[in-house]
Amino acid sequence: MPKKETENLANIDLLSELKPAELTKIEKSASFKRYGDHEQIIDRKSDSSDVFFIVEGNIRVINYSLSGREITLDDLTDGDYFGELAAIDGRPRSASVMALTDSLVASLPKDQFLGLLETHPSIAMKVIRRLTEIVRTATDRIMDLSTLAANNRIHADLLRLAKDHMKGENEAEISPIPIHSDIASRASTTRETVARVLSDLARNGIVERQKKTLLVMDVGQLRDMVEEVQGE
Amino acid sequence: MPKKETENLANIDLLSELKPAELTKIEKSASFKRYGDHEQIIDRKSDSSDVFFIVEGNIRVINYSLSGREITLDDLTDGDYFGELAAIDGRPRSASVMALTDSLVASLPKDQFLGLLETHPSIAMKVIRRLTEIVRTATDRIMDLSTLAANNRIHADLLRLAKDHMKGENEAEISPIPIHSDIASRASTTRETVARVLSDLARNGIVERQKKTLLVMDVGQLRDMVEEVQGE
DNA sequence: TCGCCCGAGTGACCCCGGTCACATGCCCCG
DNA sequence: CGGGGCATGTGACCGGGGTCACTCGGGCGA
Repeated sequence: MPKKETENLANIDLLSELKPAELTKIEKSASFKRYGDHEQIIDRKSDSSDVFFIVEGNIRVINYSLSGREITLDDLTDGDYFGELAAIDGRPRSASVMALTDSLVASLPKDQFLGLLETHPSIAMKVIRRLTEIVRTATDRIMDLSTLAANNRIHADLLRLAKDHMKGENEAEISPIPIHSDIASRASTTRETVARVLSDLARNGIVERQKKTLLVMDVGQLRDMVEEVQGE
Repeated sequence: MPKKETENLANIDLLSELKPAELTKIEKSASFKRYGDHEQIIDRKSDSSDVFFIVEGNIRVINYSLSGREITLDDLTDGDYFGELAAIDGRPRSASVMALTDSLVASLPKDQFLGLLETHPSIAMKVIRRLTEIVRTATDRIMDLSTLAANNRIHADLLRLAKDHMKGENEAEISPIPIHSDIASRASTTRETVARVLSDLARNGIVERQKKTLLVMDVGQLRDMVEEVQGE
């Protein structure tokens, strides 16, 4: 079976309502490329301006401080796209992007992308909604960073994870356990602090560490902890 | 001269390319309202969904932590608009908005706004560009909050102010001096810390306090201070 | 004009959490 | 099966900056 088989954009949400003929045209002007584990796809400040579609794989949007601290901005998967910002405003890349797993990614030149926006109002509207969502999560994050202490940010992050893995009324089963430095990178704190907070939570019976999964025994109390300390 | 005189949307950037007839139609479905000093225009979490156009005045987008801490997200003036997020995705308001000065504001019902986006691709494109800009400043802010210490965030904020008020190669004249608590609210720190940082800068001859203006004597060094401590 | 109140400046205190430094555990690969 | 390397757990240290508590100064309203 030729590799070509997978090189199509049928599963990209943004493009889902294109007619088959239009889609093939886009596929022809896109270039498909595989990226390996932790391979860089976009370098911040570079002046490329293509838009990327994730055909397959997991991708992370990150930024580094000068000190090397790594800040995770977003995680994306199959069907998502990224790189719109530079394509839209022509400025340098706002963040770096790297593959988390082996990934197949298609890049579309800026002009093709802008053309799509012009000719297909529904696509433009989808982009608007996507940007809106990004703005909302970004301002939430700004609020968290401005008003929550480091350990509460970890609580908040765990709470978010728990909500995506609910199991019953008040329990969640997070699996696989994300590695501490990943949590730290999302919550803008350190690996050590994450470990300490998790130990604390375990001591208080709020979470339970298992081999491969993290059991959250009392999601409600976790929620309380986030709001409580935010309040004082 | 009837008050009506000022009640038009001719100076709103977003609507600038509407034909006169279209514009009047929009004006008819909009409701104009004056807001006084510090009066609230949008309440966070409320479920209104109108879009607002600033005909005249200055507006601030803020959020409060439970503890009452005030976080400034953005400042807007004549010709700008706000409130798109809720109109676009139908979710509750993401932030509060208040008038900074006496302001005249027009509100347009969500459906009218969405209609404009559908029928006028160029307006949709403007919204896309505006959202893109918001995303960029938001991620910058996230980076600042994640990687800079409080006093460096103040340096960064001053630097931004200075850049808007350059006077010669390496000097800036910021006038009027913003009140300390405003700077604090933008940099997510406290009034006291702002005062201390300014005293420090004055002591080192980098800024000079005058009656109504703040002289930045050495913009270059200010820039260095932002990057330097970020690096270690 | 006088007083009041808001903004500014500063000292003292002290706690959170970043940093450094290890120890332990685990898995995979040679 | 043994060793290297990554992930984790935790103690000790200490410095930045938030908080509290004042004082001072200047502009505005009665």
